[in-house]
Amino acid sequence: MCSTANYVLPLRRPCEVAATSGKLCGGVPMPTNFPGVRSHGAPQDTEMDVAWQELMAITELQEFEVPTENSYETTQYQTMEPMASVGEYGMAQPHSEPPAACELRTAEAYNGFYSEEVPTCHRLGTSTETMEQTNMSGVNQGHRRTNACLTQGLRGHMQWTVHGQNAHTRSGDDLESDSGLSLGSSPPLASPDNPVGGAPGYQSVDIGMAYSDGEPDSMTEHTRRSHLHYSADYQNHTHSYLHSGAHPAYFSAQPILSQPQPSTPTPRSMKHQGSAAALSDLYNDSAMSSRGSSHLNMYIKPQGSISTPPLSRDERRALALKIPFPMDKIINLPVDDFNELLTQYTLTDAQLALVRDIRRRGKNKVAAQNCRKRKLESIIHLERELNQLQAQREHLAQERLEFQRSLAFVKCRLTDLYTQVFSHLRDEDGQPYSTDEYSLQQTPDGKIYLVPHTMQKREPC
DNA sequence: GACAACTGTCATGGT
DNA sequence: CCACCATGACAGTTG
Repeated sequence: MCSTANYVLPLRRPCEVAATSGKLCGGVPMPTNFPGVRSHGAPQDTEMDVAWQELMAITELQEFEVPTENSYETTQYQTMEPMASVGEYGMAQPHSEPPAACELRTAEAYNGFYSEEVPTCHRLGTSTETMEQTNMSGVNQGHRRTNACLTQGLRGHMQWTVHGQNAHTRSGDDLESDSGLSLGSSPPLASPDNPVGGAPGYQSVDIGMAYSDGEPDSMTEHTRRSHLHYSADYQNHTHSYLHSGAHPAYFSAQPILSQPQPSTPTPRSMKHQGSAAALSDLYNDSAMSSRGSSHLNMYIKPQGSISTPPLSRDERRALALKIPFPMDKIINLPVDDFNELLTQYTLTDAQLALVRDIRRRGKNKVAAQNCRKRKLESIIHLERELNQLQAQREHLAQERLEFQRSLAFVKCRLTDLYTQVFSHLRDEDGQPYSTDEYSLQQTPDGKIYLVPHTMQKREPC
């Protein structure tokens, strides 16, 4: 018996369609682009020029062997040909052929400036300090961060130290175990067996030990003395200009003795304490610890106030090969300017190779620093994202629980209503329908039918 | 002395 | 092809 047509109930309601209200958990964008930190942009030319001028100034001083404050008068720097005037360790530029452009440029750079900071620093050092300094050379491993100004002063007096007592200090490279040689890309460089004498105007100076990391034991006393003489004096005169490149903050760092410049400390630099740390933070990202060398060129003031970063390996190599322009120019100049710079000097193959290696390494160093910063930022970002997603998951789980409770309640209510509706239905004889034989079903148009189980068909709601 | 963090360098691949 | 950049891997330094 089929009576469904007769029992259309007045109950009509639209079929509810669950609204798919979109994503529960939208895709979280992964960090794809972090702004590269290009903190190593080309420093101001003035800084480089200051560095250069400082170098030249000290060179002048050395020529007269009597460092005085007056030695820093600018008039000294207006007489040009810096490369040619450095006496026994003159740089690569031959005396006779400085390019006119270079002359002009350098002369301009020399005009009218020499910071008073330098003489101030020079005054810092006394012969007593220098003596103590020298004696501390073996102790300073416990004081790896030294002071810029102090070192400058000390380097100013290294001259005295070396000349006066043939100092027993050794270049850091002597002690360096890491060869530091550029693998493959550079031709053989200076060594006791292979002196790089190609640079015109050079006195024969044993620079091999300073660069080639040769065996110190093979050093004769003569070469050792020469080396000491060279390494002390030459470093004394050139350290500043070299550092002007490797550490763009170097010159701005000098005044920091009274006015520390803020910098973004790395986690490591944040561990530093005291004034030395504050100063060393200025160098936190670059060349602070040159691989295998950072403790070797250390100069400690007895009272241990301030420190300077040691020469990096490339700086020492540049010193050894007498590269006649600052590190920052080597590294940061655009290609065209860089190549133009190279054409202004007559460089040996070894010098050219070193300069290109320095440029490559310098750029790669900055790139590595940026890469690591990005990596750290990425990690921080991902951790933050992870925390957010975990919070979101907890929230969604809570929401799901509430929905499940709500659904159970609705189901229960629906069952009650179903039973209630069903109980009101009567057949032709006025008898209630058995729930075992019939069930209520709703059609898509909203009509509700009483369907016997025997002919039930599934109607999608 | 072991260890972790940091750093410079090299090799490699991509632009 | 060259210069440059990004990055993994390695090794040295440092605390």
